Amino acid sequence: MIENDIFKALADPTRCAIFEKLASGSMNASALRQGIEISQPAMSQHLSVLRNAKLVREERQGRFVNYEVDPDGLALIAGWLAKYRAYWPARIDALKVLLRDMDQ
Amino acid sequence: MIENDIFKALADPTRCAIFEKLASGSMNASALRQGIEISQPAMSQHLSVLRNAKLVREERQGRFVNYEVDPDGLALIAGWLAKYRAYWPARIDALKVLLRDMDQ
DNA sequence: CCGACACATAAGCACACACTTATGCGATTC
DNA sequence: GAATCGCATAAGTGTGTGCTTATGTGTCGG
Repeated sequence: MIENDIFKALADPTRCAIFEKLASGSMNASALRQGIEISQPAMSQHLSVLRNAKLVREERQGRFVNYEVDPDGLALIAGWLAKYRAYWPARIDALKVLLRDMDQ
Repeated sequence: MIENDIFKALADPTRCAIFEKLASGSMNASALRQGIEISQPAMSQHLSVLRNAKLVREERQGRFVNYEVDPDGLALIAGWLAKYRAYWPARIDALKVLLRDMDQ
């Protein structure tokens, strides 16, 4: 059950922060450590978890490993969310506005 | 950070199953146990976690407590997801269609 | 080649979490 | 009003998780 791996991956605040940082632009593991107080092995382990959850994917470049957001994970979350669209409230107007912005 | 509570709540497969079952119709805690192999205290604790995450809300009815999906939690997930719309793949068109349907 | 570098992996440890059994509490029934 | 029911809470226990230090692997520069 991959969706569970996704939620488990995002359940950790540090991993959430890593993902958010990565969403602002792909970068390598060392660059990701900037601004986040974390050791190199810890970062490597977190990235491994995010990778298994398909939230992040790697791209080897020499001795560097460039990480970027993997759309697959986001798509899985969207798919999960869509299952419960019957319960989406009017308050989701914010999301609708965002989607409208996206359209143009 | 409430979003973290949401992801943490959904990180557990049992809670995921409870939420899914609840999405098919609101019911009380005892009814929720049917089909899920779980003790009464465990169910109570899981519901507490889901409640704190705003994924579920309760409605006291005499000595029964009726549980139902809380749209707030879903809205928060949708809001989180919307932040990363730049990475949504074309595959998420389905989501946009759903939102458009919701409009009318 | 040989050192430095970027990153992954191994092993150990402290803590969080999901479960258990036992008990408490309010509402209902008789 | 005593027993029962629906549910919550307390306390204890085993397992998972995130961190650490130490080490391994592959790549680059001199």
